[in-house]
Amino acid sequence: MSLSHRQYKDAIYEQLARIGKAVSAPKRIELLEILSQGPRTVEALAKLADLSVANASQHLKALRTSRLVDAEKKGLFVEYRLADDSVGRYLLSTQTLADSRLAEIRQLTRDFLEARGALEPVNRDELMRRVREGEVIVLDVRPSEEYAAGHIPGAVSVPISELKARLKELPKGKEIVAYCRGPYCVMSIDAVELLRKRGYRAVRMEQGVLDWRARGWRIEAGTGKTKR
Amino acid sequence: MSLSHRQYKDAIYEQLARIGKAVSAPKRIELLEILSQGPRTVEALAKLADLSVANASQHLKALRTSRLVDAEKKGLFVEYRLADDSVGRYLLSTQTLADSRLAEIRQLTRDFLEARGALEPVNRDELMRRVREGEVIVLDVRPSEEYAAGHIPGAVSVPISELKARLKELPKGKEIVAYCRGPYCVMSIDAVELLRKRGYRAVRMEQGVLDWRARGWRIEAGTGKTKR
DNA sequence: TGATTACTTAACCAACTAATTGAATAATTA
DNA sequence: TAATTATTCAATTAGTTGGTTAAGTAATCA
Repeated sequence: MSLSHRQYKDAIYEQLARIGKAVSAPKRIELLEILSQGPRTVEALAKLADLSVANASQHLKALRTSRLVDAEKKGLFVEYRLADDSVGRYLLSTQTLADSRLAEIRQLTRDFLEARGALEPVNRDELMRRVREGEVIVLDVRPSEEYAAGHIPGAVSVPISELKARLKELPKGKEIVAYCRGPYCVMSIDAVELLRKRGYRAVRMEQGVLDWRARGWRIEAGTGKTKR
Repeated sequence: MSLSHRQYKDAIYEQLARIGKAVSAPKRIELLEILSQGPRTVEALAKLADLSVANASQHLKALRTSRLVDAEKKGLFVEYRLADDSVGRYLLSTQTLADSRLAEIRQLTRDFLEARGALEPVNRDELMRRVREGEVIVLDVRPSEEYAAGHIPGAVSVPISELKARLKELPKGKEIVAYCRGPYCVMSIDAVELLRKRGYRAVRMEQGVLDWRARGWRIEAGTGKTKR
């Protein structure tokens, strides 16, 4: 039995819509973005995305059936991860489209940044160049698991929750560039706010490892400390 | 009143999900793909996507509120078009992701091509290079409106519906490369089938203008015939 | 002016979805 | 072996969606 043109088209578009359905729920996008920073267990994901465990599990199941994530049982835990790099690139292209088409998203970001006096024009490419050239101290303020799963080469890991206590580790003279998960992640905003209050010269880089990797630049993994 | 972190995140992801919701219905993806070939009226879209006019209008309204398409009243007609190039690039990235993650979509295509004996390994990049260099006759078999809205430079427009009657316009010696809307479009498959049966050397190029433009290559517009 | 054409809207229904609650399963530890 | 922990599953509920039919609007034409 061979398919008619219409049946073939319908079948193709139904498959394409599986991707759309997967990213049609806000919480599923949030889960994907967290996973784009590295693998996580269900419990961790539920906590980070502010979901009940059962609910998170169901969303993850949906993401699994649309093949955007993989799950691997590790003892008592189940570790979820993005299925492959193409998923990260897709997330990035969704963000790009949303940024270019939805005035609301730009407005939200502007309002949020303004409310904490963090609005400043930064030349993204120039900032990224300086980060690549090692001209600044690069501060990764994400949770340490995410740092370990992959970070910008040369970056120092100081999770936002520990920043206050570990301030003295940072030299005061040099400029500090803080980054976290990406443009909509607020940890680096908080970090820069704190650093400036304490007299440091600090700016935020809104790109994260997802963007870094998409540009084909090298990502470093591991804690830096020798393991085992 | 300033937003809490959680409220800000929820608001951001809700906005991102608007894009996902827009492309979570197969018919809306089909409409977007048709529009990626050029502007169309509601009636034309309904017909091409096999929808009732009322239903098409409702899907288009959804696409309008998620800002992926624009509508412009032209006398008695309403002309819809993709809001901007970023929408086309997003469609392409969805296809790429679906192709890489969903075995079903690859299987569907393989089955469909196999059923009409059209399976053949073609080196895409090499084929595109030959098309760019003008080493082959390039045949655009889409409806003439789509050709006029934008086509591969040097391509000849012979809509699939007219191909049989206009075969004699094509020289028999040279190799013919037929293309249409993109990888899931079947018009070029039919064209190649017909051409071969009549003794032409013909192959299909699965990329369309969307892909061409995304690579930064030039697109030509107009009918070629002098208007007015 | 009234008819025609192209499109939108309203009302409706069946099907589906997200989130909650509580029970079930499966691996590990005591 | 029993208890604990991490996750999944099943059942329920409120809310949403896609599609149909029929009525409404707006521009054009006779």
